[in-house]
Amino acid sequence: MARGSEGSGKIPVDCQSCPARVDGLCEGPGVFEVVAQFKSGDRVIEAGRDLFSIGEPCEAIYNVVEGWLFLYNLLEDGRRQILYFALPGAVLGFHPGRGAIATYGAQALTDAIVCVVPRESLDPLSRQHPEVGMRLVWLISRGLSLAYDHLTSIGRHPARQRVAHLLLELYIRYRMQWPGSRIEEMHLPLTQEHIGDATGLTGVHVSRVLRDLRKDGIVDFRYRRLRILDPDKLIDVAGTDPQMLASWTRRAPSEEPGAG
Amino acid sequence: MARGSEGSGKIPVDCQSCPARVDGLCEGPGVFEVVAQFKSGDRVIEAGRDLFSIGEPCEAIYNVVEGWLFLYNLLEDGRRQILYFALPGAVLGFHPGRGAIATYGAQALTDAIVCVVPRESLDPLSRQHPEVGMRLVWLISRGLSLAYDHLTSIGRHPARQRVAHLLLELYIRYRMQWPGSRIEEMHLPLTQEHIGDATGLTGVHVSRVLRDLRKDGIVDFRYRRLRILDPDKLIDVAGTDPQMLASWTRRAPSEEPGAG
DNA sequence: CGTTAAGTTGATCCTGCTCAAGGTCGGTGG
DNA sequence: CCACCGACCTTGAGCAGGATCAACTTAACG
Repeated sequence: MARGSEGSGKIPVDCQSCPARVDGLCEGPGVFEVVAQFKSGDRVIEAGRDLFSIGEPCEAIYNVVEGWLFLYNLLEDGRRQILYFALPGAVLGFHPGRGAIATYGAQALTDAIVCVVPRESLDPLSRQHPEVGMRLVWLISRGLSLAYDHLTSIGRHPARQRVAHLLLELYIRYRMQWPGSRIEEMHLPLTQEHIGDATGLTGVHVSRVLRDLRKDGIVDFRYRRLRILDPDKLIDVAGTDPQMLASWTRRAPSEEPGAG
Repeated sequence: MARGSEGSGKIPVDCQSCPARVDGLCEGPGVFEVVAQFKSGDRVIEAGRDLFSIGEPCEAIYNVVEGWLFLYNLLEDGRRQILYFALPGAVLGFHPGRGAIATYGAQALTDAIVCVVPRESLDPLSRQHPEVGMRLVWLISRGLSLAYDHLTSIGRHPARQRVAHLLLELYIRYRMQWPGSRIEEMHLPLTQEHIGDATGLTGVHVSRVLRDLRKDGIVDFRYRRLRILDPDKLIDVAGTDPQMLASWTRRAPSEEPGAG
């Protein structure tokens, strides 16, 4: 609640108007003004639509301003693997290679707004403002750490732990956007199918796992609302290394002049 | 064979001396000279040793010059998840956050040499040579794509497909280092345990899968040698999207002056 | 030739998948 | 206000892909 990020709420229509947001490409001291010169505009995507699809050439990178999106892969048989849930501040669309083709898609979970920076602008942008280049490096490598973390979860943990891990991560990443808030309840715009696709499980099994987690008084996810009933138990079940947990909440280093 | 990358071979002791290598941070037109000014030296790691370990503060990034390494996570119970196999040209150690702690480790599979660039050098380096910053962005986002690909493999594919996928990927990434070569046999310095840890399987099950793949005339991995018996069938079994396959072999865009 | 790390094979078990039949909620039109 | 519909969730029964445990073989190395 608190900040009008619920699906229906009135969404601000430019990067600038999110004072509480600390993270992302457009944020930080002086960076917004810089990126504003190079972005080609903002784009609104309605819930359920693709920002970009698998197989498309990717001509821009995107900075999420408002709303939730997810990156996904499709299998031949139609099944899906969700790779990443993007919250405001995330940078998407950096596919390796000039004139490259997207090997994964990005779909909006809620109505969303992204700031669009054309690929051609990246070279001049980074040339004129090297600190933005390093910020990009930082953001992408945070995404990489997160991906490695999921890899470990999916590769080696049983279902209960995977689901707990995902919910904990999303809760923390969400809460981190609004520093100081301590709410233990949030709007989480996912179906159980999404959770299954992200954790490598079926929706049916996710249903059973969520029932058990609720019964055990750990988390209650229903009607797109996530309620953390027992944070300590949740951290315990998720089996999350506290170090990793800390790294989720770590901010981009604000750039100092000279070498800090 | 061909190029002395076998475990024992005489390994060149500086970035410079790998003429055939096209990829990586130190390579490319003019980039080597630039990075040379900022690197603190080269480091030799013997097979089985960690380049960096989980929990260590990370004070440098590394560019693999020679040898194989892998990134890994450890679980409480001692099990392991392998996150990435690093070949020459890979950039490792970019953990998000200033003064950050490594959330995963890096271990050498063979004797290896890495080029060390201290973290403090990164800001001045990217400031004076923005094209290096963008090259870093490119390298890391390629790692991210690869991680997403593994996520899909582990999350949604059965054992046979996962193993085939990994072997195919390593074969292609290896061969891509030596453009023009068409060998269908390579030294692959892994145990079946490594393969299991990378694919989220047990070593025992990997043994069975490899037996079947051999029986079916697809690949033969034994005694740390990988022989591709039927490339087409392998691609088929791996279920690899040809697009993704192409992106493994895509090179870093060489930087043009101005906006290309 | 003894020792050790790595791979093989079989028997058994269990986690999570599949298939299928309801149930709940929210929206829409009569 | 109610009937209907579609998306989502729930629950059960049966199945299967891989895990586990354990014994044994093979290769590599001194």
